[in-house]
Amino acid sequence: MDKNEESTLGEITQIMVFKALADPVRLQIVQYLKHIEHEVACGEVGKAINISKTSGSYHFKLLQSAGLITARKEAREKYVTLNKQTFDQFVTNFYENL
Amino acid sequence: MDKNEESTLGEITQIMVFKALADPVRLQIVQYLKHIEHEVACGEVGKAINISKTSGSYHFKLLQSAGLITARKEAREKYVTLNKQTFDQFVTNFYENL
DNA sequence: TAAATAGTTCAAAACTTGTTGAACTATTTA
DNA sequence: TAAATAGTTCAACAAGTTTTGAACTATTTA
Repeated sequence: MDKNEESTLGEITQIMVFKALADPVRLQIVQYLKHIEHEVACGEVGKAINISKTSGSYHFKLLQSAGLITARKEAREKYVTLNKQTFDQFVTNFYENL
Repeated sequence: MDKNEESTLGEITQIMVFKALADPVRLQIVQYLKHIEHEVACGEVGKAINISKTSGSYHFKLLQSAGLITARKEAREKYVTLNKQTFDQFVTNFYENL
């Protein structure tokens, strides 16, 4: 496996990124992660924004496949952070790259 | 009515903007409008990207209510342009404003 | 070893979004 | 005035998304 892989294997498209951001729950997750600025367990985020673990699992998976977060599993917990690179490439520079 | 109104009355939210951009047809429209860089009639865009007029009407309306395009009706035709301000505010600066 | 905790998966249900054609309005051209 | 053109609206349908609870795996703690 390549040394330069991201934790998301599989292609990231512009549509996947905008779809991932086009939901209130996922926007709250992203906001929470930006303000906390270090790794957090999914469960902690879920509690903070008050969603069920099933729903959390669904939303984190979607954010991950859009490349917006990276995840690291340590024992029982899954720690997530924002992947700024994807925001830069697909959001911040969207208009100019159009 | 206010002099500073945009052709979109009604509030623009972050979610509306991302939803509007999370669709392949609308992304093509936006791309077309960016490259052409002057007003174009909806019908011309529709022909260029090969969609029915009903579908075009639906997508232009959605882009308009998200504030991503502004429209001017002249006689039979509706001329549209990108509204760069909305891109700046809700897309380009999304991450830093988070 | 049993119970608790973190997260995933699954199928069903509820909801939202996009496409279609037909009927419509308004404007232009023959 | 009739036909053509540009666009809108509507209802029906198809397709896609989100939420839910129950059952599951894996790890930790008592």
